[in-house]
Amino acid sequence: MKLATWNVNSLKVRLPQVLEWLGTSGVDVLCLQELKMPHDKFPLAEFEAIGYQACWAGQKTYNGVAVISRDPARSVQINMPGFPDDHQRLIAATLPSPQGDIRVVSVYCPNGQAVDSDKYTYKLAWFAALREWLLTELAAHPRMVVLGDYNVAPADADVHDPAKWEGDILVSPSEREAFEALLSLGFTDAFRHFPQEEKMFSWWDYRRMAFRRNAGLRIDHALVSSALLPFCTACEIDKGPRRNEQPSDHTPVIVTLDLPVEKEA
DNA sequence: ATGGTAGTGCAACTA
Repeated sequence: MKLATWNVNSLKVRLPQVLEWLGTSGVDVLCLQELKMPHDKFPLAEFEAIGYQACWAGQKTYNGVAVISRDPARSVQINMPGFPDDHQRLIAATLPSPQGDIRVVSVYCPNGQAVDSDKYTYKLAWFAALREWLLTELAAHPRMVVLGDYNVAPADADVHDPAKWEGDILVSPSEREAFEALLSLGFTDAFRHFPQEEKMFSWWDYRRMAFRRNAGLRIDHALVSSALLPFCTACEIDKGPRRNEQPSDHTPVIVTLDLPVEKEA
């Protein structure tokens, strides 16, 4: 079972790339962020035409998240109860697997803009709420994967030029602590669970030829709960879509769970 | 220190 996350930066613009990538990558579940479209403009028919279902939370211009899956999602929840938010940044869904249900969450964590801004305060509050919500969600659904754009590069190894970025938004100590606080619930950053090449990133600024220079950050992550970790066999970044014409500034991260069908006694 | 690009939606905001 392959699950992926991709901040598409407008699903309207990126839809052909997403449909093509679903066909070539063979992922079973795809979490999307930054749909940037009103809820009623979501292209459900296009996904259904290639054998996928979808649940989503859209809004005009900004944010927006979705879970695309071969199987229909159940118990869909949008945003976090107890944390009123104008932004559509989280959607959770229960999906079947050969070994029982899995709880999948697509998150678009706030960017924060700058460390001294109101948006930074909102970002840290959002992460604190996410931790509290995941604590209870994990108790109800131990088999959980939280995929998305966290807008945090967890360590200097996830930054192309750590000295230049030191203390900046996306790498500041408080943001990294907020990310680590999620891991402390029992999640593992799947990418770091396996040996990886150096300088592997998931986002490159559109400006200053950042992708050509590999001047990127790793801010898109798949967090796997301890109950599922034994079945996690791979996590990779697919740089292919970032090379497309008119690409998103993010590229997909794929996590593989090896869940063989349990034989009957 | 600033600006560089992309998307939405048509000015200015977000990233």
